[in-house]
Amino acid sequence: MHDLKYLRDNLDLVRTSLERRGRDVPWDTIQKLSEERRTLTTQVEQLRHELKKGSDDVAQRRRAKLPADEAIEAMKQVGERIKEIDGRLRDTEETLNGLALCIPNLPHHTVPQGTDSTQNVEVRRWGTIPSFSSPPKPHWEIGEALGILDFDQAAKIAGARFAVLSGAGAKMERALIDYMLDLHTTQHGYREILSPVLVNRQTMTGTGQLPKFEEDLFRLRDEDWFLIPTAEVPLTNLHREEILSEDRLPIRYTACTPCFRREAGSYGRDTRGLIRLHQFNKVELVAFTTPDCSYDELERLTGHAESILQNLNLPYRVVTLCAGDMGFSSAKTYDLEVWLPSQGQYREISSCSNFESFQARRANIRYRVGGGKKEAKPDFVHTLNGSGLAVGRTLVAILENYQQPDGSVLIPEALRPYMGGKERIVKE
RNA sequence: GGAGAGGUGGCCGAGUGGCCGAAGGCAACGGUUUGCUAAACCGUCGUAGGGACAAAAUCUCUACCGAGGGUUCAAAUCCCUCCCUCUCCGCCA
Repeated sequence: MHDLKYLRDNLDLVRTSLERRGRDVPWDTIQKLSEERRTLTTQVEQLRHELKKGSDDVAQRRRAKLPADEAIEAMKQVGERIKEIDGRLRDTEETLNGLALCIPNLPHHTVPQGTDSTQNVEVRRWGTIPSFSSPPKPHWEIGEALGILDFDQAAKIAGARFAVLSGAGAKMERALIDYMLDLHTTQHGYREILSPVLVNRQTMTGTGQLPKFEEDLFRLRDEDWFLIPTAEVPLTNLHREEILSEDRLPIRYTACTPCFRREAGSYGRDTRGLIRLHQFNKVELVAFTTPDCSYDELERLTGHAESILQNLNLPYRVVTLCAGDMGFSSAKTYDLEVWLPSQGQYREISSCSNFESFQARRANIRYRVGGGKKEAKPDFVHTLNGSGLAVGRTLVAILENYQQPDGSVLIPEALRPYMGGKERIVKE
């Protein structure tokens, strides 16, 4: 959500900024509606003023035992006019609001130009790509051979794009979750949260999933509840409609939740394995900061996500998404891409974004500038989030990068304490 | 699911049709007093959207008493719907 006043005053800048994202925005309609709203508002307020005065007059006359019929009659008519103009005002606002909610965030000036993922810019690489004597196997083959992954069973009980993990597979998923949460809470200063994974419409609007992307979400049939596509949604909305005191900032939360995605429009992509599922676990990092710190925080948060990959010794690279490839709400996004030997390429495992005040406006999350001083005015916080990490894809990366010629998989050292000291997964 | 009680400013809490953006208290902030701390006293003390002013200070208008409708010249107050919280009963992990 943008500040409509800001849009109006900086129309050219905004327009060129959004062109970088390749999105069409109905500027003329918006401009026309804003003007309409303004005139209608003024009119309604003037009439209300009149009504108020008139009503006071009636009250005074009553007290003085004077007749008031004339004033009452006049006010009746004012009331009618208010009703009529207010109705038009409401329609205007509703339309305008709907349009405004569908305008994406403006890309930060450091975001590279581009229309799709081929124009993302690599920032750095880390780790050594492992070499294999024979062609590395995809994780689903490894997992099925070890008896720890079963997609047939998943299809039977749920459908396509689900997975069943068992034995050491299930255990490793849980170990990864514990390991990630422990690291973020003890080393990186995040507070662990366990939240609902069903949320209401307002919450989904706060972070930007609604109204534009409803078809990506699972929704309950009998209640207006949605399954979260990421913990970003509940975590960011924890402070919806709040004014935080500045000394509480930055606030950092982490949570592991299941994430649910319709994956509409991704037919035929990543149909095998754990890469793209309707349900997966993800450890999420969310931060609330003052506007002047948010880009430092983005670097820090990205680093926190990277540290997991480093500790697990998984090779990865960091890319800056170009303007055309960024998510709707983001002002700047780094993707972390882990090396997948079977595909011979880097694949997204984390996405770290600064939303600046975009979500904060939608969700009305503010902070009090300058503590409790009289001149202190509330201002919107900046919100950020990043995966730290997508657990299923981490499991994929481990299976593939740590696979052995005999079909077993070594367990990364950092994870062994979480797996009862075990060093290797062998066929069960 | 059944029965009942509630939702008022940062918090507590008064207010059952007009003079209520809302008493009183607490907290917070500024000040006076004080050797220091405390106390006492005085003052300030919500958010948002318009307008006036070149702009700031300031002034002014409008909206907001859980949300949305309705009645009325006039609604925190009356009516309806919904949401949420609490208590009791039932059911349940």
